[in-house]
Amino acid sequence: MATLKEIAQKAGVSVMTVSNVVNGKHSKVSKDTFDYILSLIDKYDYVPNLNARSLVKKSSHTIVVFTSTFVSHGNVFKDPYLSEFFGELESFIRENGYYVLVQTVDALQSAAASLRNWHADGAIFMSPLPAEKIRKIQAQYPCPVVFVDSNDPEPSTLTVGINEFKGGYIATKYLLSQGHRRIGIAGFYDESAKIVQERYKGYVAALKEFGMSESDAVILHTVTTYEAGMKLGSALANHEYDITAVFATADLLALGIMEGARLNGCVIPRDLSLIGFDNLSLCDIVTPKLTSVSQDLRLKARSVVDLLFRSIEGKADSDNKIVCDVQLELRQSVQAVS
Amino acid sequence: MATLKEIAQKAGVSVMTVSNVVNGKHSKVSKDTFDYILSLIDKYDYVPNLNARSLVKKSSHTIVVFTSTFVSHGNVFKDPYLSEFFGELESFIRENGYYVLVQTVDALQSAAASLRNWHADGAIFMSPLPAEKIRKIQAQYPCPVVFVDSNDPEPSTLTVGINEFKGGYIATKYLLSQGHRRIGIAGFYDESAKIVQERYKGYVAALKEFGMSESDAVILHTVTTYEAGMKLGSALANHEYDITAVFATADLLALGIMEGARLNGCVIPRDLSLIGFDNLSLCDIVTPKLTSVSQDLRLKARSVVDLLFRSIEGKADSDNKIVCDVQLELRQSVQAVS
DNA sequence: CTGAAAGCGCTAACAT
DNA sequence: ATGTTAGCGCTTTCAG
Repeated sequence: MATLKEIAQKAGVSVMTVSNVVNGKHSKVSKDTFDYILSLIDKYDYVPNLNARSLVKKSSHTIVVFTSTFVSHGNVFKDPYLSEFFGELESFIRENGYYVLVQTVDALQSAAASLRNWHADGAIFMSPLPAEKIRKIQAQYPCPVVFVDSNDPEPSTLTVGINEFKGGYIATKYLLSQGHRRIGIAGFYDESAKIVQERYKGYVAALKEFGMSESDAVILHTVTTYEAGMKLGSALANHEYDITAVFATADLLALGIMEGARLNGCVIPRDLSLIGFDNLSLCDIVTPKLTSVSQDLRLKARSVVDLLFRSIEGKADSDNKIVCDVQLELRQSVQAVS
Repeated sequence: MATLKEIAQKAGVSVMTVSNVVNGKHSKVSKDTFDYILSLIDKYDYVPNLNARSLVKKSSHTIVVFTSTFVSHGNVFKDPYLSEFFGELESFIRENGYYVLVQTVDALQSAAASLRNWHADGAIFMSPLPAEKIRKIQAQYPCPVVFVDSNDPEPSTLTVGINEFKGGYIATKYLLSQGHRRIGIAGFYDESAKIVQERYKGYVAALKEFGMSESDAVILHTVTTYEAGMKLGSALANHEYDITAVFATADLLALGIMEGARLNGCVIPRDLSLIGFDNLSLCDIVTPKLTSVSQDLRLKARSVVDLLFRSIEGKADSDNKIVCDVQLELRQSVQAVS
């Protein structure tokens, strides 16, 4: 664990010269000494101490990625959507030469503290957060933070989301175009869940386009887990609702519905058509393959990281809110009815 | 961003007193001043600078978790096994009060450098590594490192793995007990892949127990992806191999085989029985549900983190190699034959 | 192009 | 129980 000072002594120069070499400041060091010192660095296997560097620079070249344990209790990385998204984030951040600190948090208090502890250069919140919590975090440590799938009207807040409305709209419209008229929307319907509300609005807009009204909406209120889906699926198979198709606001929920319905003698898509949301790789693996509203996670991650680094580098940017497009991935879980 | 010094000035005491309060050293500070300083810390919202602390302590309270981009090119976190495992690791590490730095690496060079850069207190390699690379890393930075699913005869190397032999054995034995006699083993068969070799040995051991010999082994050599599985599945459906059951060394591979076979008119498990490996949550979602050799990821992660921290805390420990148990999770993809 | 001095925020080791 | 001194490894600033 050689230090700058040690290398300087071996080379018979000052620490500053070595420092300049380490930082590639060719303009400040003659070519000869530069090369010589480089050879010593190699020989004595010098690696800079980032703690020392961060201390003086007041910045650690580190991005903290937070996921909340609120949403899915227990292991957040069991969720394939979050995992895959995180993987994309990690690789883009690394491409930018920054380190990634991961933290699943319960209290947001600890989130802000971590940022300050480490003098993080930026942060990403992977799970939705209400606007007031966003403010709190921003207030406690002023570094660029991107909030994913959150909704904050404040123009300075950096957010990346998807076109939720369109998601609900295209899914419903497709079902309608296949002849379905009694269509349920399944998901967690709660005033705090802006996301689902937008999808619902899209759903209603599509209904209206086909001459129906909001009173034709069938809301299947449920938490968005596989298990809850199974319950709902059996209820559907037992004709507790008068519908022929379901737009589920999460793939896992849709898959649960599929299984629950099937266990009760219902054949998908013959007896019930189904559309999911997220387009997980799972959709291709199950039988029948699940038609789903797809968000391009890679693109979304790219947008997040780009937005973050534009902000870190202080580039003037009016575009603080990014909305990613969605599209319908057609597979086998929807059947036309006459 | 108040500093120790600032708090000390406000309080009219020395920095050391404040430092002692921050570090909870009650024995060194009178109760009155302790409480008073605590109130100031709260009032001025002081948070310690971990870079400074790490610099002097030569340790950053940080564990680096590495995953190699070798195995699955692209996004490692698409792999549900690795993601879920990582999630468990993260939560256990955090419980121990340490920070988690994630890094997917291609060259191991950069891995060792990161550790030294940050004065990491420990590291975990989530993906298998050959013994010589393990040595190299250990040589470059002497902190406790746990290697998962790697095989290093060196007794001082910390490793956590599973009983691969038993995995192959119980899967095969179960198929045999269900009357199958012509059983294939599907996986990536390569001399560097010690893991699969062990599973193969277990497979052969089970065959022998039922009066067969190694010559009865049917090796279906393939990479372990869903797509490769599909190819293999269609080959099987077209009777290119004379077998009634397959033990696949990965769930995703098994699922691919399932789909490939099905597309070619083969009904699972009626025409072909299937056992996977890893027991991903997927196994419960697909139809038919996949029987699989289960490794308890939570237990495995717990073992890794315990081993790591025992080593960090310098507790004498002869038990540097941990082998986790596996068991067969019976579901619906195996049918008895007469 | 090269160097000397000062200090980032913290803690260990000694005073008092 | 509290304070003083010194220094972790690096960079910034200012002089040569």
